[in-house]
Formats: sequence, structure tokens, C-alpha cells
Amino acid sequence: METPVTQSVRARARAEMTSQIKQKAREHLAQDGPDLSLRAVARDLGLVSSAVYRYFASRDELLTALIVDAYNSLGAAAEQAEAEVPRKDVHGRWLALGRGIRAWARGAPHEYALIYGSPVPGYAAPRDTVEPANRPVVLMLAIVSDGLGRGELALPTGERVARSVRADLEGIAAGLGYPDLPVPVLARVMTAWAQLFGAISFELFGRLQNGVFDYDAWFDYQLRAMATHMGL
Amino acid sequence: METPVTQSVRARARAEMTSQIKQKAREHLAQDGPDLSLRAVARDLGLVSSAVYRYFASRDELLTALIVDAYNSLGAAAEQAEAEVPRKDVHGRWLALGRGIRAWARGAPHEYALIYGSPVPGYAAPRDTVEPANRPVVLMLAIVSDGLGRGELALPTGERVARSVRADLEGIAAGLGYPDLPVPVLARVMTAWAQLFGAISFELFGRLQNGVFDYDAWFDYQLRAMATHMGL
DNA sequence: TGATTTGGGAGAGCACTGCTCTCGAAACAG
DNA sequence: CTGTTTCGAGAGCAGTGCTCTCCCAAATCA
Repeated sequence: METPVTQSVRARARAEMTSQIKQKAREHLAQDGPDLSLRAVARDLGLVSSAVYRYFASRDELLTALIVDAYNSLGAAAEQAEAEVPRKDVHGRWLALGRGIRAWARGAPHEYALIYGSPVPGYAAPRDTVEPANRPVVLMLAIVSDGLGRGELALPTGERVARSVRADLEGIAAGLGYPDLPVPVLARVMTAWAQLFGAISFELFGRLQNGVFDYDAWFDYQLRAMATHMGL
Repeated sequence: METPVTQSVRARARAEMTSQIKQKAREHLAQDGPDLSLRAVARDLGLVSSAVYRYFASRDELLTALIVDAYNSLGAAAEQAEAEVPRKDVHGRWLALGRGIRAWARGAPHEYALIYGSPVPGYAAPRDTVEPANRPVVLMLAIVSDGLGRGELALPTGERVARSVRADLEGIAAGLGYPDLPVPVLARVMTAWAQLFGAISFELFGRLQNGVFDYDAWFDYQLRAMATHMGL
């Protein structure tokens, strides 16, 4: 019942090399922008370009790996930030979640651009990415769900939601493990999710330059505004 | 006092060629994604690659020209859509504006990605782009300003805006020609602007695939939600 | 142990890219 | 008609993604 050590040596070397390539690629991405050069990565690792193809079948596959990693990294950061707030403080949990996501994005803007910027040409999101990509949304649903259970969520009233939208939202919520959330709440959460993404993108992509200077405060304002919108 | 016809011939030919290059570039962008190949554009025009450099100093400069055009195209589409609604119907004007922007984006997704996706590596927004880029925001301010004047805008109450945010927002509004709008209104308009952008980006970049199917209805819901948020 | 399969790096090479340079011809100006 | 400007052609450079062959060392099997 021993682990196959011999194979493990090779496997470990391979895993090591793979993560080294990804790491160098991330550095190049941060340094030289999104036009990632496989050859440059190989050079920095003392490799010849063709050697990299033993680990990634193409440049796109490398990028896909980086995208998957970025989704997971963002998801972990979001979950950790949110977890540090007492469960009963649903408003604080939302703020922490938003701030955590923004902090991660500011710390790794190129990886943020990778997953939330314009999609890469040849790239079609593989199955690996959809689950980690949903982690922040799942967190949002968990927060409003808790708020609802604790009676700390103001249910939206007078909400008119088209039937098709209702169906779509119910499908999404069911797929993410929250089949019982009221549709108006879902609608507002998804609206806030788009707002959050838009706010961060505006900041990181420089769309507010020479207009907003105190980005921290502006982002916080928006977080609170959407909290109110969601009834938190 | 005649126009210099002789020079005009050359100038016209040059303008013609310039716009042909841009047009073909747009087609390639739509066909083959954002990795625009100058040589391919030249080939399609029966030119050798170096000839293109008589018109654009670099690939980046061509892209910049396309970006400026895209901003203006979007601005014009937004203004036209908004103009078709009676002035007194401020709610309808907001809906028309949002739908117009989305329609333009869906009709030219690659140009939308060019201006609202991740920024191009070497590219720093030149002065030419900031004015056309602001046109949609100016429209939004015009709508809420009209709504305020006509008493059709519900002023937000209980809004707490940090001092630095207040200053930033006032600066933005003043720079866009609406120095007298109340800060809470401004804050909500800018929040809605980010939401609008986020909603369109999610749709176009496929971030809601297998979740939302009736994109029209979902977008309309969000537009109405943000209208309420702005007091329209 | 010895033979053999396998993994992975090196190197050459192909087609492509952005960009620069020189050259020549046409269009313009005086 | 002469000189100048404009602009396309072509060659060439350095870089790219990717493929192929070669080859060696390490792991596997007999």
C-alpha cells in the first residue's frame, strides 16, 4: 500500500515545472501586458520554446490554465474576506465581500482583466472555469439567504419581473444551490453583481481617470448603495 | 477664395484610403478577433504592408483611430435613440438611452470590446477619446437634470456621501456641463452608469451563458431597477 | 542486471507578425 | 520644365506560435 514513489518523482517534477511556467507567465503578464509570449517565458526559465509544449499544448491552453487559476484565486480571496465577518452581520459580510473582490482585483489587475476583460479570441470557457467563476455569486446568495433567514433583509416590494426573467433567475439560483430565494431578491442580487463588476472594471481599466480620485470612498459608496438596493 | 483643388485631390485620396483601411480593419476585427493583423488588412486592400504605414504610424495608432471612431459611433447611437422620445418622458428617455447603447454594443461587439474591454497594452487614452467617451454620461446627466427641472425626479433622501466623493462627483458634473446637479443624484447616476456597463459586458462577454436566456427582458429589468434607483 | 520503453529538452525550420529602410514612379509646386 | 513631395513596392530584421526530428537520461520491465 505504498504510493508509487518512482512515478511520483516524475509527476512531482512535472507539477513543479508546470507551476513554474504558470508563475513566469503571470509575471510576464503583469510586466508586459496581455500579449503573452511563450518564447519569452521559456527563455526566462532557461528552456527552449518547444520544451514548453510538453506542458501546455498551446499558448491558449496556458492562458486557459491562468484563467482557471485566477477564478480560483479570486474566489478564495472573496470567501476569506467574507468569512472574517460575524455571520449575523449580513451587511458587513456584503461590504467585506465587495472590498475583498476589489482588493484582489487591484492586486492582480492583469489577472482580473484576463477573466473579466474582453474574452480571448480562440478561447471558449471550458467546464473547469464555470464552477470557480460562480463562487462570488454563490457567496452573495449565501449572504442574502442568511439575511432572509435572520429577518435582516428588507424584501423588495412592488417588483415586476417578467416571466422569462423569473424563469432564468430561478434556474440560476437552483443551479447554485439556493432554489428557495424569492425572485425579486435574486433579481436585485444579480443586478448588484453586474454593478460591482462594472465599478471595478471602470476603476481598473482607467475609465474614470481625471474624474474620480478617492477610489476607495467611491467604491464604498457604491457598495452601500447596492446593499440598500438589495435590502441588506 | 477658391478651395485648393489640387491639394484637395491628394487630400481626398488620402482620406479615402484612410477610411478604407479603417473599414477593412473593422471587418477583420469582427471576423478574426482583437488580434488585428496590419498585413492582412493591407493584403485585402491590394497593398503591401509597408504602404499602410503611410497612413498609420503603427498598429497601435490604427487601433486608437478605431477606438475614437467607436466612441463617436456609440455616442451618436445613444443620442439618436434618446432623442426619439418626447422630452417630457424622462423615464422613457432613460430606457431608450440604455436600449440604444445595448443595441449598438450588440451590433458591434468587437468595437464595444475595444473601448470597454481590457485596455490595449501600449495604449494610453489620447485626448481625442475623452470627450466622445463622455457622451453617454452627459446624456444621463441631461435626463436627470430635465427630470429635476420638471419635478419628475424623486430626490434621494438619507444619502450619505463622503466628502471626497462629493468633491469628485462635483468635479465630474462641472466638467460635463451640469454643475448644479445635487450630489446624491450624481452619485446614483454614476452608480447606474457602472451597472449599465456591467450588464452589457456580462451579456456580450458571455459571463451569463447557460444562466440567462432572455437577455432582452433581463436587460430591461435592470434598466428599470436603475431608473427607480435614480428616482426616474 | 540488462534491455527497452518513455518523458522531456534541444535545435532547426515554417509561416506569420510589426516595423524600418531604400528605391522608384507618379503627382504636385514653382 | 525642374525640383520636391507623396506614396507604393520590395527586401529585410527580429520576433512570434507551433511542428518536427533527434537524442539522452530516467523509469520500467524482463
